[in-house]
Amino acid sequence: MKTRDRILAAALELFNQQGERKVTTNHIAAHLEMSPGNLYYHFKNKQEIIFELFLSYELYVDVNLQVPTNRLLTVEDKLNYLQKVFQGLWEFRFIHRDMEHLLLSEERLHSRYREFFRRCQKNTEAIYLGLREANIIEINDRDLEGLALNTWIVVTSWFSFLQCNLLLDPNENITLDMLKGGIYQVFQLERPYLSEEYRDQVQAMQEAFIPKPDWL
Amino acid sequence: MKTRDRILAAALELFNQQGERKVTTNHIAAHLEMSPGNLYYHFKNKQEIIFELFLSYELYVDVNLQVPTNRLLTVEDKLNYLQKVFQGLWEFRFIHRDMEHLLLSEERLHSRYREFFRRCQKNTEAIYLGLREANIIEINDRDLEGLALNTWIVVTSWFSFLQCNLLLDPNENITLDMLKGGIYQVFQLERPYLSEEYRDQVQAMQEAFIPKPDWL
DNA sequence: ACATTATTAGAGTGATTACTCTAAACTGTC
DNA sequence: GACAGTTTAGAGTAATCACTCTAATAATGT
Repeated sequence: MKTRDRILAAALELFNQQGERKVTTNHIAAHLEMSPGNLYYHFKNKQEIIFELFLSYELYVDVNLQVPTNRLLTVEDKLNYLQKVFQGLWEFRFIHRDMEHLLLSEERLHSRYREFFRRCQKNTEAIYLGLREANIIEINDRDLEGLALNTWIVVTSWFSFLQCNLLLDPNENITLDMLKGGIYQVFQLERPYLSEEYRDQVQAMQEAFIPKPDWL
Repeated sequence: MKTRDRILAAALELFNQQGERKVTTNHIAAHLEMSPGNLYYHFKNKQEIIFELFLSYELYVDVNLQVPTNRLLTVEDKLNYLQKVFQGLWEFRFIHRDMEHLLLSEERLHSRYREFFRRCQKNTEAIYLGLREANIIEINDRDLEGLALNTWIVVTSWFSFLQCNLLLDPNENITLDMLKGGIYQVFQLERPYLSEEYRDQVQAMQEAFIPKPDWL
């Protein structure tokens, strides 16, 4: 692997583990047994590393929120979207953990993030529209917008929520399983809008993500 | 006003304006035209200032989430709770803006915050139970828990959401009006559970907080 | 008036951290 | 093997910031 990519991979790993703010550039270099000078030969500054990692995340999400145009959506699609989104959330979990700080340090990232958010909203709304088309949910246009926004908020805040309210020992870490508990909460948002005929089927899906009692 | 209280007031003001992390202890002292030594005479460290401010916030919320025991809840109560909560959110907006960072720096605050969260959940559930009792909402026990949790997430993340997705210019600031847009989103969470007879009345309430189109 | 305690000033310090600079080592080409 | 371009090492720096230390000043009680 090229040095540049090794830096990105190491940065992502350390950011995810410890949070971006606790990981210094020297820390990343040391982890790769490389000099800081070398790191700065490949990247102008720390923000550029973050920016590139964000681009990967953005790409992942954009790809996985596409709505098929040639067929109706199914309840399996719905679950699949959630699984993919939470997988991305996990692989780039440093991002939403301290978003404001990341955005403050670079205007380029900030404007890009805003557009990303809007695109996500559009895609989420398109998915809910697709589910309505397929008679899986019954919802009017304005509720649909509100639902999409609440979905965004719950999804992007779920990691921080766990971090602040769940961990007892600061050395403890969030696991992928804990993170996926958020899927239950998103199901919860949508549930009231399910049409009669799909209610039981979707509810059964939700059960798989029911939070363990020792969490909360 | 006593020096100690002046420090707390200035810290709160600056923290709210600029975020806790951007406000240094020297900054607070300078704002009060006072020496850092003086500030540290009154407070052991920065965390102690934060801790005391958190106690005020905690007290405010605890007081304002009480459920009356001598009467049924009304839809006006429901609105009132939201108004109070968002008022508190505004007055101590630095807190949920960077919670993880605050919690990391002091174990005492972390454990206190976890208890605060649990208490808030209990109170929120009690309020929803009260609304169910008064036949304002129709909801089963498990949905009620899920709803209370989503309410917490939306309320506590709303400021960060605005900060990251709404502001175009980094010098721009969130206003109280923008913050209160979050009330609309909480109404949105509860709406599907409203019983027939209250639906229109509550919907009319929600309209007052409809987000301006130029925000989103 | 004097002693004691509480409060304040303000220079300074040590730790942290993003980033720079120069020189060395490697790589490929003729 | 000489030369040019690319990559790497690693010491060093400037800025930031929470916090300390000493000494001066104000407040209070007797």
